[in-house]
Amino acid sequence: MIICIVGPTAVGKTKLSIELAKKYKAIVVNCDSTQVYKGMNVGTAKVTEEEKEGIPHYLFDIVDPDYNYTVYDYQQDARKIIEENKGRNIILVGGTGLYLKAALYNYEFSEETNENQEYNELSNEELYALALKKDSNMNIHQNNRKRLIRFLNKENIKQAECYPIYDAIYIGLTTDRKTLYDRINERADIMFKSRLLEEVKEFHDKKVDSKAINTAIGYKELYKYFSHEISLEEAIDLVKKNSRHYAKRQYTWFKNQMDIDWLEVDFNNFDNTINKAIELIEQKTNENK
RNA sequence: GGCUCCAUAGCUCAGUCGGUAGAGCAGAGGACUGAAAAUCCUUGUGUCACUGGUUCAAUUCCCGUUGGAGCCA
Repeated sequence: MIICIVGPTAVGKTKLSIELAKKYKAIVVNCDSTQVYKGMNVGTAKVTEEEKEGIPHYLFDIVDPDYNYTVYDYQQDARKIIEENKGRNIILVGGTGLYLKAALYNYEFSEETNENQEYNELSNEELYALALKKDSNMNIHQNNRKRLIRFLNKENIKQAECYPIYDAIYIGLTTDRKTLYDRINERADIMFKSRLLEEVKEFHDKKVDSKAINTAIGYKELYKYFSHEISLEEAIDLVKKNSRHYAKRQYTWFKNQMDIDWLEVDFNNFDNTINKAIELIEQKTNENK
């Protein structure tokens, strides 16, 4: 049985994953694009050793922060673990929708060629025209250079219809927007009071400059602070704001890209949330019999 | 006490030589097949502080009131 726990950041996914893993004697597999990196702990709200309670965790801390891990790597790694643990209960937990879908749906990536062009000399309009020439059904927006360039560098693959290749139960944790945003802001404050500054400063001192550092919330903002581009207060506000925006995008993905059963989280009594999740799992497994 | 300036969207501010207004941010919605905590798209009606006056018409001009900032005593 595969159980996926998804939802926006700061909603309690990690906590639920541990409780369900205990109940179902399951292994936990990370599905968060930043938690694969070693040493990025406080800022990514990574599960701690104590919190793991001895439960086997996979795909956490598997690469250094200067390695460019991609969705392709994740698809390979996650599927390998799923295959190696057939017959066991597996809990996939994380907020990176694309990674989850790439692992469990029929997403196909071809081997990467190293001859990627950057098209720096082309304007957005010219890039767009070129992409349309390649495929008139292409529906990437003209301003989305990153996507257009990727599309142009990609070998022609006919996009197959999208469907899941593994049976899985998708549980989405949710709460009202106000509560979520309050939790996000509070959690950011807690991170800053904890070891976040030390953690990021260490990377900054070592001059680590990588995709992970430049995109992860908490790290990219503090890099600006350590380079004296913004004040600490501005960095804190930016971390909160970027986290809120991120949570919003996560909702958009999970609501529209996947078929999720949503559970309203009871923060005052988390046991209620655990029990509702168990109920849902029992109901789903009975349906499949 | 006298004088000057300010008061417009949740916030910071434009603007209307008088015909009831618009940017950025915040917020909301959306896209997503190799950077995904990324990248990109869509979305702006608000007693234009309050009272009165002039006017066909006032958020805009004038008197006063309130609140804020400053200058002179």
